[in-house]
Amino acid sequence: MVTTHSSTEEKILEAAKSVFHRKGFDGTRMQEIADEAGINKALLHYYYRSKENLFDAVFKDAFNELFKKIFSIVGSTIPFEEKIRYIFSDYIGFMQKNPYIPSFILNEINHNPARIADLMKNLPTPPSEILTRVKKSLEDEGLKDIDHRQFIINIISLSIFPIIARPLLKSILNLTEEEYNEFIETRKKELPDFIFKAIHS
Amino acid sequence: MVTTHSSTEEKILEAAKSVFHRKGFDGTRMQEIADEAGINKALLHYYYRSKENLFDAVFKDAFNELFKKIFSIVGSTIPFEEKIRYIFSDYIGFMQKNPYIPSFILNEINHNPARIADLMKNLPTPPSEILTRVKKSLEDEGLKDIDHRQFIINIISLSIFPIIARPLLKSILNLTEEEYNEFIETRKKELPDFIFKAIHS
DNA sequence: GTCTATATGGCGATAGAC
DNA sequence: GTCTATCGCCATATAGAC
Repeated sequence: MVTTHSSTEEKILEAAKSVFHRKGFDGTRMQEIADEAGINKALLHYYYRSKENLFDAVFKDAFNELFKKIFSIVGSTIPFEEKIRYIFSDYIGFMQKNPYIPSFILNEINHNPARIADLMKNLPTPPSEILTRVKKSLEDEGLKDIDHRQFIINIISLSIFPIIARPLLKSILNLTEEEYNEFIETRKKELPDFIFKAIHS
Repeated sequence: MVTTHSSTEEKILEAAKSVFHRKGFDGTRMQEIADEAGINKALLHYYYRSKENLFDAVFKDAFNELFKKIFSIVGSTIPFEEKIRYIFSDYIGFMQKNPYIPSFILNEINHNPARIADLMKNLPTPPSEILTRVKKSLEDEGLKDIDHRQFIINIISLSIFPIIARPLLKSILNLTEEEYNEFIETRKKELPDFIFKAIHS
């Protein structure tokens, strides 16, 4: 599936990801993508008809990546507590490797909310199924009084926010780049226990 | 302090806030600001020399608003538990009234992290003082093993994320506008207890 | 497929009348 | 202070040679 020889089309898509993720649709220049791909601006339009087309490819890819990850974890059959630990370590780990994707997605959706409907259709697992699965997990754990929706949003909030607010939080907490990385590593380990204590009466 | 007769300059600033908050620097057109202010494009340049100048005024104002709020709560002398409850209800309440500000701030900082240093200088209370104050509060509560930085980030994450990810979460949870508002109201009430249970062993 | 050159439109900014 | 008209630039997109 993975080819080392990257065709021109692949080079363009990789360059487009790099620039769009960091600068968003409005902040991106086709020239910058061409430069990063090491090709000419006109070639972008040869492979992808327009900037919007190229952006759509990048956006859908990022959205699917972000959700494939969380869906595959939630959908697995490992025990509840283990699953929670796995979500934090694995999901935060993914975002550490792709730090621009979360804010890129949120931003572009906020700038154009109508886009969501289309994205939701192409997901491998519909969100509604994830929701009912989490609801059932909580019930099986004897946590019937926990609202599964609030529970999910709490986990996602605690995971994503420190990634998307990194520069601001780094400055507020007065941490270096390495110290902030360590701060995130600590979260991965401690957040599961934080959650368990919060939901077990 | 508040004048009902709004001068042209005030009208421009209000219009600029409205557009910049929603569309960010790159997505904003001076023409749109002029239209929303009900004046001519040339007048924008008469009062504010450039788009960057106008943006700076809007950005600094939003940043200060967002932090004035949280600092005034943390700095008050009310009891610990009450303070936590107050933060969630008041801070989330502020963001409900100004839903675009959080993502606007985060976004623009991510697009230009160098901007932070300048902003930090003009804050009424330096973040370091807030940090030590929270640290002391936790110690006074007999919660010495809680890292005050993780504690703060948890509270901020749980508050802000559902605001900035509103359109996405609304879609995932399959909620109407009103239902999502109710969802946020529920958070305001339940998050304090969630936190208390999590930190009290 | 890949390039250079150019068309086309839009945007920030200014000039100058009133 | 406020307007109309316009300049100058830059970005997307296309034409056309190789």
